[in-house]
Amino acid sequence: MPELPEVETTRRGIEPHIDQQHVADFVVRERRLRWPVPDEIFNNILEKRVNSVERRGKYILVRFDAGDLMVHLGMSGSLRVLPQGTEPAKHDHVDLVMKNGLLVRLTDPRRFGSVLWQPKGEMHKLLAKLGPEPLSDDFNVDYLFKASRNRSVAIKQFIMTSEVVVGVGNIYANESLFKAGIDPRKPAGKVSKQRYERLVIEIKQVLEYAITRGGTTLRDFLSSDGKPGYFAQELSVYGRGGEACKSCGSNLKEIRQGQRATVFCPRCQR
DNA sequence: AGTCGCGCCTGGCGGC
DNA sequence: TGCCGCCAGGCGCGAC
Repeated sequence: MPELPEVETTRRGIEPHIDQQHVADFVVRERRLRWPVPDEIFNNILEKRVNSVERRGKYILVRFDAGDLMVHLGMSGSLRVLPQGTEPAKHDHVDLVMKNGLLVRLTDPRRFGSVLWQPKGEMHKLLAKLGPEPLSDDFNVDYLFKASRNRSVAIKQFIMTSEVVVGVGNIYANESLFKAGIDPRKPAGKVSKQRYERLVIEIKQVLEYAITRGGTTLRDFLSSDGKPGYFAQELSVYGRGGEACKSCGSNLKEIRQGQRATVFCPRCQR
């Protein structure tokens, strides 16, 4: 499940292989992803140069003069850089073929991912309402505290809302709330400013750390399986329901919030 | 406006 | 060993 660190690791992995390179072909074997892959992409990128490879939230943006190719990895998507001519396997839905003999291949068994097009000068609907980048200065305690006032929704669901802040998925929401010592069920509007200060710091730290760990797989990005992995043994709570809290030894509690697993320490998180 | 629940999809797993 | 049913979850969307 790619979260922001995995997406950023992926972006860094493909960037050196396609930046400033020209597109030779765009192959869509399966257009039924989260949304149909739009036809307009082909004419807008064929023979054109990649100007930059950027990221907004969990979208990777491959930028051209005419607009941006938007790639979202959904739940099970991954991008790999492969030599041109590599036979596609099951679930290899889209190839961006470059003139340098390499291709970027989207593999996505569950097809929750998407490949979209944002024309130059237009903001795609799916990017229009996104909140600040968690690692930017725009994401700070004043912003988050203000945004949380009068909100009854649980703090965990609040920080997972993309209009509030992008890129905080289930794993890192669980982890950062544990590190900040906040009960994930607490209404967002009732969390003090002091606690938000701590939470902002922990969110940034946990994401930054995960990016540095993901970076260790970058060396082998070309023709490796390219999947930035989690270091499960480094997670404090996620996937550890019923096990002992690494801080106090209490039994970690597992509940469901909005159809997602929440794991927390009833003693450390108040 | 805010909140809630649905559904998209397939691999993997537990149970029998 | 095989089959069945369930679960995982990012996230937009419709309903209230």
